[in-house]
Amino acid sequence: MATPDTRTQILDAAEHLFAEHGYRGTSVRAITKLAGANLAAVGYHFGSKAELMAAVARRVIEPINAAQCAGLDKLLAQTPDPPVGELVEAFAGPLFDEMPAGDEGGARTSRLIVTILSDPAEEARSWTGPAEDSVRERYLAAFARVLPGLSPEELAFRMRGILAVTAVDRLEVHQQPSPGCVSPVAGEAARRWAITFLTAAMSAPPTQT
Amino acid sequence: MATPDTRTQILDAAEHLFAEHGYRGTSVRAITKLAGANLAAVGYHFGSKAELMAAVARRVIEPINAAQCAGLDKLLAQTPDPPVGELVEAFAGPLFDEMPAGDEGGARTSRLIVTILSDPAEEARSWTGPAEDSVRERYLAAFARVLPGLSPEELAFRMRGILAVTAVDRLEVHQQPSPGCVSPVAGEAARRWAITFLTAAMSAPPTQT
DNA sequence: GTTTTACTCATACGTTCGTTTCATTCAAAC
DNA sequence: GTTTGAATGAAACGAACGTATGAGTAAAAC
Repeated sequence: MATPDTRTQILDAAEHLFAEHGYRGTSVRAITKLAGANLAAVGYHFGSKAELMAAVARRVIEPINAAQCAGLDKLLAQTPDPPVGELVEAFAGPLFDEMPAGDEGGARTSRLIVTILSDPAEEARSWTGPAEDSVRERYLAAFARVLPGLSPEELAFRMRGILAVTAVDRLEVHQQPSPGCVSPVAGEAARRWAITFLTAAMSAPPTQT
Repeated sequence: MATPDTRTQILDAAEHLFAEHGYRGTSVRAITKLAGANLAAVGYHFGSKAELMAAVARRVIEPINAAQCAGLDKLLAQTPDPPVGELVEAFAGPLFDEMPAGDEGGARTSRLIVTILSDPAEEARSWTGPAEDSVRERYLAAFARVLPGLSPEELAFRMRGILAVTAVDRLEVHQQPSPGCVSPVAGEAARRWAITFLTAAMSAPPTQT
């Protein structure tokens, strides 16, 4: 294969390291070393470490957002009230896919997403654009329609719960393996378990007030 | 009130800052400044920043672990097969409590726990002891008993899902408020929503293989 | 009164960080 | 062949970090 250009190699290396060690735990020097590039290349191609992080996030999130959007379009083209399970799958499914399947760590993408979403560093939260908000609002409206009786606040809580559960792999990865603890599992099984888990959770009747 | 000793003030300040900015995002200087203590006091009282983090984690986790353990004891004293919802409440409930109710940020404790569990820094994961493992294994066995037909792997996945959902607040706190997004809610409502959400999720039939 | 102990303080050390600078390379444009 | 502009390279900058040091303080022990 033709060796990709420096910019792409830096993006790849940064994606890998950010997913594993977070924003603050990854130094520009480590990124450029892994990428086989010079230290100054980050400044030249991206401007700063924070802008590099934003570029990494965009590259990962954009296809996922597109898949979520397309999945919702497809569902709504059939019926205005799709089953909850299909809404969950259209929303959460793309968060598990998008992994090249030959990847060394597996589940690198979902790990990176949750790293980004939960990273305590402010720089990791400055990349979201109107596209992300738009998709979330469309799903919010769809869920509100098929889950009547649920208050907007509780629905918002459950939507955040979906994101949190996709973070499950990450919680485990960062824990040292302990006796009696089953090791995390490859992406496909986790994806289907998550959809089972989340479909039941989303379908729960509203909490009594 | 009598001003607490330096050691306690450092613990309080560190708990606050670690919960908000993570391990790497919090400097020893910021901790001692907020605590009104000298920079060297951390080294004197705790040895190092990593040991301070461990002390903070232990102080937060220990009462939670005790509550989880007591809750399970109480349930199992009545019947060997408690309802799933009560198991969920006994396990997840203490993760939401333990907040002094006059706290400025609310939900500081659960945020700290998830910060610790998901912090990419290695130093944040070196404090767990046999007590934590023991409680988790006991709940694992109880859930396995009342959820027959669930493979150990999927059960482990769902247990991790419980932890992840208690992290829900944290995901939101780190996002800038956006239009159409409902703001996070005080601890009590979130706790009850989480139990509704998780009880339904845990009760889901096993994923088809 | 002296010594001991526990603690706090200002300060400095060595390292690592993100970023910048400037010289150099090299293929395309002229 | 010369010029141009994008890209890369080696080196250094100032700042912030965790940690260590040694003097200073005050109350308890003797």
